[in-house]
Amino acid sequence: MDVTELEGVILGIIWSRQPCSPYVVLSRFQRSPTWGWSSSTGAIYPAIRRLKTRGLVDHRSDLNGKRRSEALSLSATGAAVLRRWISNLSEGMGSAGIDPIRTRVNYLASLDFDAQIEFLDRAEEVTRSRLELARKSKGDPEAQHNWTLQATARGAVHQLEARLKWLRELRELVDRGNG
Amino acid sequence: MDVTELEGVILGIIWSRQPCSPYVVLSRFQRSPTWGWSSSTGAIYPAIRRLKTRGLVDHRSDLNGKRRSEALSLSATGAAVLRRWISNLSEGMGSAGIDPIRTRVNYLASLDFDAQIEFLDRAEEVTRSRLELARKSKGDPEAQHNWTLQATARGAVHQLEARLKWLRELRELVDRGNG
DNA sequence: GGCTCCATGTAAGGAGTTACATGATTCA
DNA sequence: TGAATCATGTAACTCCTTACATGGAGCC
Repeated sequence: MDVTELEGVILGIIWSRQPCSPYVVLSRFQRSPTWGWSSSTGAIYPAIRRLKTRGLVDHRSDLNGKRRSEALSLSATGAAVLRRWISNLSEGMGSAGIDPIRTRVNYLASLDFDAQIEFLDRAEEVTRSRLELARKSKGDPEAQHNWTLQATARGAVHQLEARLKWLRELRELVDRGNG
Repeated sequence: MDVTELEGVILGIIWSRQPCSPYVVLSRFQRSPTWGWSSSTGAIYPAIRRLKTRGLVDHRSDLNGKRRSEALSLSATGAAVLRRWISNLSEGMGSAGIDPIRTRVNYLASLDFDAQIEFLDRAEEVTRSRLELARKSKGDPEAQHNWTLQATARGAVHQLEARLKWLRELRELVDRGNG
């Protein structure tokens, strides 16, 4: 019983908020401060359906007034699969993840000097702006065990600070090399 | 004329190694030290075909002996699209990227104390191991403008060092909280 | 009454994964 | 001679993206 990264995260979200609706899961993705997660209904709802079909997620319908809603929770199997998904770290996951800015720096030399400087300025600006947001993040106040979400937010802050430091070094290098 | 992240990277690789074969592009992905890039022939070859169809990549067949091979290079349009792909940084790219370890830490509290410690140990171990590799990385010796590839490798080192620092803080937090 | 958010989806098309397929070259 | 690497793909399947569709609830 293996799950994809997306399914693993969905199990995690349900675990931290259960009982909760599919919409709550969707919102967590849409408000995620991390770049790269799919946040489309066309990805989340089918994934939840798969997890229900496989018996990892229990659901009962929950009517508040006329508005239909569904209450999701982890089954015992689902909780076990979540724990295994977390614990099974592969070697490759030790690597640095995809960073769209770092990716672009690979080919920065294809730009002329002015465009290189412009790129680095913009990269610093968007990173600083997201860093401020990340520093204010309190995780998900409605989640149980919020300390892990806060710890994760601090991890993002560390990553963004590292990127900022690196961008400044790079800026100096480019200035010296071409200026 | 927009390209996906994968197509953008392919344009970049071709730019840095042109003229080069599709196999060289494929190899760059397979040897990428970054977690999350697709490295399958079923992704790369069709992507290259799309770029050829759109006129971003020129190709001429190149026979060394009996082995057929194709020599790819960027067209003028392709080079312009590469530059635009690099320069068009969206706001969201300022955010921290997906990190499978950080993702899992979100739900670390679903493990019991021993498993949490085990997770953190393993996370440190795989990160340290990849950090050593990243420190040795010299980019792609056969590429033109290798300084950007080296700069990128330093960026990965920064990111991994930040993760290691964060994991150690987290380890202390878990030890104090539960121990 | 209209706007925004809550809440749940589906459909078409595009992209990626896994596995399979083929054949040449090089080195032990 | 066999294994590894070079070199190029295809096919079936799954998954994701984009766009569309539908309604209730609360508020100004």
